[in-house]
Amino acid sequence: MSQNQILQSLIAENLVSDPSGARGRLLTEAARLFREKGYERTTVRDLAAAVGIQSGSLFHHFRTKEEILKAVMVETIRLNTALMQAALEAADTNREKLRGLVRAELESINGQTGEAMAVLVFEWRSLSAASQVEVLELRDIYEKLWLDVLESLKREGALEADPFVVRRMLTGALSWTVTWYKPERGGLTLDGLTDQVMAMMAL
Amino acid sequence: MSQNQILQSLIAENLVSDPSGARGRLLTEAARLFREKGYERTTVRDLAAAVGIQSGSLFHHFRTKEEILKAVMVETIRLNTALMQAALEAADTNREKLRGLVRAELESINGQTGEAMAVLVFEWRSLSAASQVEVLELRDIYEKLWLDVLESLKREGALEADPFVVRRMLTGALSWTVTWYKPERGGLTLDGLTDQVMAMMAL
DNA sequence: TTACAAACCAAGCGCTTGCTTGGTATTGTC
DNA sequence: GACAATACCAAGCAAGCGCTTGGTTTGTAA
Repeated sequence: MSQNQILQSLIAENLVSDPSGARGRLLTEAARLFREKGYERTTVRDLAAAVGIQSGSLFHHFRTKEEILKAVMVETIRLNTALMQAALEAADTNREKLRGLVRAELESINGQTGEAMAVLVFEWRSLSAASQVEVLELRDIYEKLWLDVLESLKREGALEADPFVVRRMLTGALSWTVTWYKPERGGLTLDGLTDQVMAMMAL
Repeated sequence: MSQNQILQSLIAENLVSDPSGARGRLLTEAARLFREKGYERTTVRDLAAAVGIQSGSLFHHFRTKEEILKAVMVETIRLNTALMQAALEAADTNREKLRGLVRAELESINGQTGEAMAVLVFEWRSLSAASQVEVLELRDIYEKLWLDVLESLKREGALEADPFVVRRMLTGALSWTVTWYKPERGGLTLDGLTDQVMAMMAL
């Protein structure tokens, strides 16, 4: 399944919003603005202006500003979980599975969904405690995909360090690429970057 | 030189504020609050209350709220540069030097200066463009310490990946530990964590 | 055409924000 | 003990914030 096919099936199941619809367009713009200026510095007037409506009209679609942030995060995790599962299915060996996950996560972080992914990392604290719990449950499913592969690699002897620690390190390292990786300059492609990550781990 | 001796000499040179003085106490509390609630959610009234003065009185010490954020960041980088230099001097081989840097940065991130380090990572966007330029200059000095060691390791053949990319990955991985590493539970010490990082890189 | 809900606008309320102001203690210096 | 300089307080201003309100337009289906 291609990336686009996965997105389409999630839209069909009503798990993520269609980016061409009103709600989806707002969420896309919200992710862009939250990423660019941060959640707190982005006003409901900014959000409304970005989609061409009045600020008050936002509250017809979402009850609060925070609900918008939560929706961005929830839909992002749902999409990414599906993308990672597809990456796993396309690989045979555990080493290839890890490479697939790394490559897919790098693509999520630095591709079209990059803004939403950055929001997930950097605006976490702006979520209310209640919403954090909800989003954490989704994230656990996502993390399990990684841990299973890393644990298999450890059992094979290909990995020396603790799988749990390695996943945490990879989370940080891969997320951080959003602050410096620019494909257009430097000539480093996403595949090249993936190679570097694997080389760094001597895998 | 011990950590404390380094701090003392920086205070003597007026490069960082004495934590027991009025200014230093404010910066410590500011780092704590910025880390806990984020820069935007922290009000000048919060900051003032934390050191037991009126909100207006803050502006006797700092011209703007942002100047407080900048001061936290500048002093943190100055201290850390000194700490890294000390770590390098204490090591002989390049492998040991890298281990020293990793260990020192983990200590900065997860020790007493951890709050300020987290602010440096997560509140970057709240700095005005002008202040960002100033802080970036200091950071370049700091980053050069790392790159020199990584480049030597590459020349030795101990490292396969690109030094520049590896440093960026390490920045992300080590910074991220602040979100999950809790020395009290899990039984993983800072030295143990350092070992894990080195093991992950097969070094 | 009618009926009705969903989508939106124009206006603004109540509150919080960073910062200013004018004045009063406190401290250090000769 | 005189005199600044420094550190602080009490009060509040102007602007911006999230969100509400009452009413109008648009889309849909019988």
